[in-house]
Amino acid sequence: MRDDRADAGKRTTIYDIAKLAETSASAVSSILNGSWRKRRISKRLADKVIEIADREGYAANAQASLLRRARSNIVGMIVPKYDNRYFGAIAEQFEAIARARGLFPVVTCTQREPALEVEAAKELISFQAECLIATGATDPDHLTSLCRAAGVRSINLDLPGHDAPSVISDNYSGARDLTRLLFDRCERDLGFSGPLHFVGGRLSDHNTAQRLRGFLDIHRERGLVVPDRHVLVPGYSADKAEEAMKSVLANETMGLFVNSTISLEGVVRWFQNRGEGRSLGLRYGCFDYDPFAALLPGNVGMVQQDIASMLHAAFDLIEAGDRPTEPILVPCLLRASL
Amino acid sequence: MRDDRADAGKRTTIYDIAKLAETSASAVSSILNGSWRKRRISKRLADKVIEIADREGYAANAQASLLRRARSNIVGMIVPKYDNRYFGAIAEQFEAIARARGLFPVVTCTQREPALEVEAAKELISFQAECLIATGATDPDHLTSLCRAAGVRSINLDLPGHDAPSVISDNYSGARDLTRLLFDRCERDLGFSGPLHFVGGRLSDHNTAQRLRGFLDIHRERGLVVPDRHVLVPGYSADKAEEAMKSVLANETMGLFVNSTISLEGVVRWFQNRGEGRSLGLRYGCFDYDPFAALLPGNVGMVQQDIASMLHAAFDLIEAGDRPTEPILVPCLLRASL
DNA sequence: CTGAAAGCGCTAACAC
DNA sequence: GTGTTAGCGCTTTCAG
Repeated sequence: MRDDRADAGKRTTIYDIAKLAETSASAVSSILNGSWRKRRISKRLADKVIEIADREGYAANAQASLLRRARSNIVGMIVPKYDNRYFGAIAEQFEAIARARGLFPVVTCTQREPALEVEAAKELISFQAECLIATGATDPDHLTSLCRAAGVRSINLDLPGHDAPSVISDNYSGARDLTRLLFDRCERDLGFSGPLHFVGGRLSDHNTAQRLRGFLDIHRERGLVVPDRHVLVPGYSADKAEEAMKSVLANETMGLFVNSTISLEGVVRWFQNRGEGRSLGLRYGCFDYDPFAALLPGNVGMVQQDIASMLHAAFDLIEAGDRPTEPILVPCLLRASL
Repeated sequence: MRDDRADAGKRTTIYDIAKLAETSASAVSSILNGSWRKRRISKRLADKVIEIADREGYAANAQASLLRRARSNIVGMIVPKYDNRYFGAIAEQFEAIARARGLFPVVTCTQREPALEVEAAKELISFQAECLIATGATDPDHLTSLCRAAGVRSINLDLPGHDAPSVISDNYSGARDLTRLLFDRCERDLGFSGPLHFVGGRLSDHNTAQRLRGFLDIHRERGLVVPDRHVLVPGYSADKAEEAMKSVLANETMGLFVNSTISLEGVVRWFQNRGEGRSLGLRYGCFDYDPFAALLPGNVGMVQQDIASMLHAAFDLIEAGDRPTEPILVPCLLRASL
């Protein structure tokens, strides 16, 4: 490594290396990018060039290479947050799977801000991403149309869209499972079998709608009517969920369906403030899995989404290159506490 | 948006737009990248070009632009994981701060695998990142030397290195605070004041060493000797921590210093298996903060690292462009449970 | 106010 | 086996 070059601005190029190795830039290029076998370049020259490149600390200019190449192999992903076990795991596994498939992952986080989502999508398109997977986007169809205009394939993950293939959890079945578990545990632990509460998300959101439908259907099957005041859908944020919970009667014995761990953070703050002993009259379950939240007192179980299967389905969709179809539903796993 | 163009391969270029607007490519370029004010291009032409670009769904080719430009404005970050509240928050805030400073963030996750770390660093260098922030890297100095050879600035965050500026938490003080809290709570709740246990991390790791030093110093100040078997440092992974805990005597009353939430996942699995009632003889605290873990029974408190301050310090270092100095220490916040 | 032209570093024909 | 050459799409003098 030539440390003296460090601040000199100009980086080593294939021309520099060609000069040092007394050969041509194209030979260096093909040797360094691995296409030299089919060019039948001598092993001797190849070794020499590689040795020099190494010594000079050469790093190919990806921008130049990508500009010339036909394919970029870049796959982009947009997530709303990283700081959450669900989306964190999505981003992490997305990168791993992309690399395993020989693709170059670029993921970016857009804080559920519509303007940032659009900006990020445009950036990814500018970077010649061949495909964009959007998770939990506020307006998936808008992103899809941006992508389409640029000839970039797009996939909706977790939240479905209309104009691009979607892969989502089976929210309805998962919600039914969780609701049933809540009923069982409320009866077993509290002798309580009244209608449950639902908190978190918003009705305009597809996932919330499906989960609420599952929640209500189980009530119906039991001949129970859910009062309006039991359904609190003020958005996902922890603050909004905490605020919404204040409408609940103090000391009320209850069973609570929490829609997402983000909302659960607010709920948990709420029942901490409610005071120690009182939380005994509360059982809750949550859609989304978090290993620590799973062990909190009063938690009857969590719905774990099958991230690996969803991502593999998404990548398969990319490779198939098909037109929009029915959303692919991936089953969830109910993880009941003891 | 011309949907028909979607699959046609070729994307719209400034030449296409120049033709449509009956002007030159250079005019289009400067209009579209905002440098047209100083070129004194007529507002009329500018509006026309922008309108056409919009209509055509034009997206500049970042590769071409970056290839020509002097600066890339790209800042890279390497994190070991996303699926963890600490690193998730780091990645999320890194992106936000970078954008706020007019930089383009690219973050990638390397699973604590040395080979992946090196590969990712090389990729980032190839992408012309102007600087690389490495968090929790297994071999920060190796990454620094790669960067230096390419004239890329590098910063170590969280884990210090020798050859590049570092920003780290004040692990020693944080560990002292947490150890003191553990002693207090063990006495208060369990009437226990014997030497505590330490679990998680490895001794070769700087942060673990500093935290253990704080832990031991507080013992020394109390005239207590920590038996070797109380210090379990098998690495950070949950599995290793869980395994290590098996060496602890069943039913032993104890106070436990857990080094990182990753290790805490293993610890928590261990005491779940230990059975309900028995966990009452256990108090623990953890270095790193997680909002759900903070509320787990037996948890006396968590050390929250000041991510925002660390990142701002790192960005300031980038802008200052200074040579390696003493690591910058950022204080942590002890969040005690009730 | 605007256009022509050179060239960023690399790749892929095509020549030899 | 190896070198020459022509761009990829954009930015930026420089000359009008």
